[in-house]
Amino acid sequence: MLVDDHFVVRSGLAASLELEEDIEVIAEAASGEEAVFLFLEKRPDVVLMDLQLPGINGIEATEKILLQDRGARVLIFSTFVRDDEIQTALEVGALGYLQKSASREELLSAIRATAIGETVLPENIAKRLKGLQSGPTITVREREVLVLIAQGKANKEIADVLGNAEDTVKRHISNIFKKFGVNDRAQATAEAIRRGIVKV
Amino acid sequence: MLVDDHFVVRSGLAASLELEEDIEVIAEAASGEEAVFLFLEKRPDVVLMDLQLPGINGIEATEKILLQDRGARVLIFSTFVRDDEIQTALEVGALGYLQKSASREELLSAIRATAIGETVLPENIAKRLKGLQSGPTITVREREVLVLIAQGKANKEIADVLGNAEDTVKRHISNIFKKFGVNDRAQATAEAIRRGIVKV
DNA sequence: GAATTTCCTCAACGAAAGTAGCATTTCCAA
DNA sequence: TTGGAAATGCTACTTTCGTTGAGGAAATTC
Repeated sequence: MLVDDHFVVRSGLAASLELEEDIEVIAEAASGEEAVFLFLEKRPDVVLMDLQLPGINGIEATEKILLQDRGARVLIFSTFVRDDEIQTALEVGALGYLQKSASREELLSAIRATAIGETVLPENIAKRLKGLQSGPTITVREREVLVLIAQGKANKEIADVLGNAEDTVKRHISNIFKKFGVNDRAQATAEAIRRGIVKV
Repeated sequence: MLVDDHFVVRSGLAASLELEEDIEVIAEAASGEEAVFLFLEKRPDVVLMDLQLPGINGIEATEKILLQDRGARVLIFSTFVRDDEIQTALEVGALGYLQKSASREELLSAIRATAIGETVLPENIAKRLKGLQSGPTITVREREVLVLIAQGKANKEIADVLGNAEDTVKRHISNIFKKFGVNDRAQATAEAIRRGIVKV
């Protein structure tokens, strides 16, 4: 879902994104209020949110959306990069922050990353936050394994999907368990849903 | 959490419920608005909701609460028993409906049932709805097993908690899998969360 | 540029998980 | 009273999990 008050920006983005096989624009909002409403209506996988909006701004809209759905994945798409703005965006629960000067490729990869629950941030900010991380981080591979686990896939099946040996998958799973502090795949599934890594 | 606009009713109920070991009243609201606010604040396991309230009524309050948390467990506690009222209450997502003329024991068991996600309804209504059930129903025992599975308990542990043989637990689990149409405990956990049987 | 850390990879082994057949008991509804 | 659903438990068996030791590639740090 695109949120931007400028029609040209929205339609340009939409056209550009629709070229991608794996991306579909299912809603466009021109204001914060409309964004919240349309989010509840359409439940998009990713919200690309501008910050300068008429009425309630992008931060407030993000906050409202997150209140409705803790698992919502909002990528802030802002003109300027201001540290305090990023700070606030992350505090209210946005997953990532991208400036509008980003290249098409950067935008695409940011959207794809956000879709699977990864955080996307400018280099300098990401580095600064790295030290403050609370607890161990789940790697990309582990994330992939997790969603397959929640789908009831067996280790062998997961291995086939990922093109690995079954034992490799087991290793990933063991690591996930340690990071989550859980005993088995059932509990890991619950935890993954809790953390928003797997959508309900 | 208790929601009722009459102070005497609230304090009477609270005192009565506090006598129970396993029940604690952590919030009381005198209006629908207050109910929604306090729910978000305290996240009670069960909301005991009167329907006649100043401002927004109990149905609307229930609806708003459910919008914020799909897993919220609301037990309507109404003076009258009107079919259309029950209908509406269930439509907005209330788990159960109990009339105020219910005995203390009925109230207690209704609260405990609601707490584990079971529906509580007047006999005649329950019967009428039974035919409309979509798909197989999870039994009480299976529900208990499910929450333990989601907590990462092994079959042996679950057996100990329930006071059964491990094989019995396995039997229950196999039945759950069939009813859910899933392969393993991880997928069953995801499904249980989806259905609101297990809280996130 | 050496040392360290992170991520991914794989194999072997013991412990659970999951299935199936069979049987008993209780309770509720037709 | 009879049929059915729910819960219980046993035996027996196959499959899958999950742990652990070990190694390699790449990025970071010092």
